[in-house]
Amino acid sequence: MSERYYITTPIYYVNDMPHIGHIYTTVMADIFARYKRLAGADVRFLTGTDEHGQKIEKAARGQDIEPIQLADRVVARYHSLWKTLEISHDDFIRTSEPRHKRAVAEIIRRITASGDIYEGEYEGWYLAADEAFIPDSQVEDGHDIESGRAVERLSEPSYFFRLSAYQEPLLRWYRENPACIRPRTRFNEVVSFVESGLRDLSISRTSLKWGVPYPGDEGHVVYVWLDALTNYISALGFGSDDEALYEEFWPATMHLVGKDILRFHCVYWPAFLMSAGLPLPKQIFGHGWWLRDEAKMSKSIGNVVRPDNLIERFGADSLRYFLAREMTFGQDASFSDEAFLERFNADLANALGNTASRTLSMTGRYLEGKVPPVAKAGPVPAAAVAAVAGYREYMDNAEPNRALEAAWTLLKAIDGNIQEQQPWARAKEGEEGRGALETTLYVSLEGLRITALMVEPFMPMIAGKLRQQLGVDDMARNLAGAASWGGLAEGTSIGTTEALFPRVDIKAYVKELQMDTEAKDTAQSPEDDLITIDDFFKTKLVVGTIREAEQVPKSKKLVRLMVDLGEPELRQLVAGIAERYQAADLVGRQIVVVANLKPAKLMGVESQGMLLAANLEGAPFLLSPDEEVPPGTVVS
RNA sequence: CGCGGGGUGGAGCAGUCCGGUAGCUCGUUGGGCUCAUAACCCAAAGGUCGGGGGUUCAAAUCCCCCCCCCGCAACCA
Repeated sequence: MSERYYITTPIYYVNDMPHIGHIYTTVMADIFARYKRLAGADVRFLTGTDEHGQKIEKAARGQDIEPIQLADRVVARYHSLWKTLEISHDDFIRTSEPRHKRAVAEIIRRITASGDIYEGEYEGWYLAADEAFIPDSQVEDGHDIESGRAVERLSEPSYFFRLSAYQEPLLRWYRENPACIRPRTRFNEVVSFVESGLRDLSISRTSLKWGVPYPGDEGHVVYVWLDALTNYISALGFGSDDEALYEEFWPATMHLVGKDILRFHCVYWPAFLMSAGLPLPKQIFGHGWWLRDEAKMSKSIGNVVRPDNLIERFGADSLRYFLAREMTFGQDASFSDEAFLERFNADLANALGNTASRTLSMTGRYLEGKVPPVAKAGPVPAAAVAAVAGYREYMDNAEPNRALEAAWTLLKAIDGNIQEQQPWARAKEGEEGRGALETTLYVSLEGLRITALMVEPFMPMIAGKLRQQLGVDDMARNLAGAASWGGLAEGTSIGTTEALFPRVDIKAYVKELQMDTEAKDTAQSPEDDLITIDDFFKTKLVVGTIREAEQVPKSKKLVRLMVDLGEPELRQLVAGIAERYQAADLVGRQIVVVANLKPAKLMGVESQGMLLAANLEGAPFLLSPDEEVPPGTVVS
């Protein structure tokens, strides 16, 4: 019986349009799914959307539509994006579907039966934006310290899950299954979190309507995490009349998640499952994040390139390759266009594309486009065996970047062997060089066939093109059989040759981007951008003299200023200029102030206006009259 | 002590969990080749592995202390 492999992505919240983070998780899951299929496993790959909660309810109300309509809209975006990115999911679960609600009801029934649910009253600081109650220590002045957003004091009847009872069982599970959370650092994080103690978890809300009705108490709606996490089994038909898929695929082989939601998957989810008497997932993998280096991007290339541009210009496969190759799986990496273009040229155009191109072109020129007799000489066959072995080992161990490295060693071997054997010189020797010529080209072609197989999970479209060029389009694809040497049969006609990845002239490309940007800029500033003088006078500008200045405690660039605007009272301003100005040097200076600006709080300090400064790449240069004038003098 | 990531040849990174000749890509220099997408092959230069202390026969890797950088958030009013 073949190996069962069930891989999932998180379900994505429909409040958000898809971004690089969603793309990354889903592409990586797809790569593993495709790999496992190629390796002969019985694979199921699930992704989907999380559609409930207060945020959605609010957003929908704001747009004057039903929550489900909002969800439908975003779901459509996901479907088209996944199609573009060649995502091969077997199912797409939406938490608004009846099959999901049924499963949630069933898991709650089981958890209730095991005595882990009790009624209580929940009171706490609730952050609507995150749909979460946050600890008191996180709240200051009615705001969430971390995000600065307002929290509300909520108290409502709620059902509670006895999470505290699962501290020991969870710790035992971690101990006995050290591979259940990866990478290792994340495992340690989770363990120490659980060791520090677990509190019972509120799993229902009465304060919102858009959710799964709580079974047996329609006034409640199931709280987000119990609802969302259950998707992994509801998509398998858990709780329905037909649990065949559930029986076959649960427990999941791998939940792939971003490190930000690791805790929910490693603590809540296993605890829910334990309580419900269901098997636990085999592995939860918390991958890293893509960071963006804006400053760097804009310097050399201009920050116009986005994933969609890259897909449009270079194809989804190139992006998939980049995502898998550039990031050490599990760690963070930065996403930059330079890195993308470099990989595109070096790995794809030069290594993969050019090796295919030279091999196929010689086969066409010297051998009339026919595959020569099977040969197994020189370093290439051994390199292929080693590459495939390394590739499989790394893929099985969730190290896709290394798997690609391993695959690329085969290309290197093919190139080196061609250089060594000089088939073009053999061709000139006529019959005498024929044997060596054929051998070299055979091992190169066969090496490419094997490469195409390894590349397949990462770049399905390109792998298909390469197979077609090699004339093996119809050959069955599986790693075990097809990767063995000699699969490419003598006499096979190679297909049409065409560059797989046309090399990019980076300099020309940069120039093109800059022209695009300029074109956009000029197109955007016709007369309708002009304002009238009345518009201008809405802003009341006056000269002020700084009387006091001090750095706002704990802040990096904020200075608190007391400014004389010729009014009875001094005005308190907060300005982000501390990186260039010492507070003490500011006293006595004259500045230009926007006097009629709505006050705002910055790090808890009220600012009753705004000072003007020239902004040179973020560095402020204060504006002053060139001779002293009385405070309050109008600027016009 | 806000959360998180990091400091390894010119650039970007791997290696750190499980100590043992420091590896990859790009770039640079010299040479080679001409089938191929200015590609490919060979060779070379270039590293006190942020600093200090400790453990050890042996530390980039383990322990302690310190310094610095970046992302998010806070603070662009």
